[in-house]
Amino acid sequence: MRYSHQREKILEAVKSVKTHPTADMVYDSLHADNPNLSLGTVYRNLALLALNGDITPIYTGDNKVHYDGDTDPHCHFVCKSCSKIIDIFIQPQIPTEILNETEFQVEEKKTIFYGRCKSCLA
Amino acid sequence: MRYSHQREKILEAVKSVKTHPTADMVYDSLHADNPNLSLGTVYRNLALLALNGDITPIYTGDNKVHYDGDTDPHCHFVCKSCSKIIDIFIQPQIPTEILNETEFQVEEKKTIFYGRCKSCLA
DNA sequence: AACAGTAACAGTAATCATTACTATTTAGCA
DNA sequence: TGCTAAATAGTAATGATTACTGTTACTGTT
Repeated sequence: MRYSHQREKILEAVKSVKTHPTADMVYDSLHADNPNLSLGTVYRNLALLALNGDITPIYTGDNKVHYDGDTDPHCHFVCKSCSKIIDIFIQPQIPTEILNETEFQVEEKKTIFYGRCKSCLA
Repeated sequence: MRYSHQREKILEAVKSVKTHPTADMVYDSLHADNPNLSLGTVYRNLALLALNGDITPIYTGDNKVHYDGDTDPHCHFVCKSCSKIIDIFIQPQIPTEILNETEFQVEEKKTIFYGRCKSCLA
């Protein structure tokens, strides 16, 4: 993978926030300083960076792919009211029943909790 | 929610299979016997049935919403090769650290394992 | 059993996220 | 400095889902 200025900026944009942005949000955050950045470039690079393990895609069900710059294994909480995504730093251990199962070879695990966040409950 | 023939058929179509179909797949499976069933009706009713707790949506990252007719709490395995979704009947217990956390009120949990299934490894 | 009111439907158009295409630019190496 | 392929910008196309509109059909009431 060859270096590109755009890719570096896109990676940094995801890594520097805790908001789990979508392609559109990354584009918006970079567009002011990089007026001729293309949305397609953002999509392509987010997919590449995810494939490369530099960022992690999150599928919450809101019909948009969010990305997490923190690649340490952890879970997420999604507020059903405000749609905020919050990191939950617990070790997502794969139960031994699954690992010993011969039906499949597990490589990855994604866990999402859904509910209401503190500010939405208040 | 008022009775409708279409909704009954749609619910049955999801409940009667273990394949976790999408709206499109449900539409295809019913269209032969119900030639004037509308795709919009399928989408609307799947969303309603999910809201009502009769079926469960699954977000695997393939950009389509799949539905599970089995509402018992369980996890899913997604094969990265053939995209098959397989039920994994383990109890998805919410760790006490999360439940005791005052930051959010957890109502639901979704866990997906990703990897390779037996037939794709062979 | 006919009536009224309204939820649900069929069919189609519109939306929105994402991907594909093409001509141009640029990283990186000889 | 020049070459080549990878990457980009800009735009068009795709595909899943939602919205709209006129019509149909549940269901409670006479």
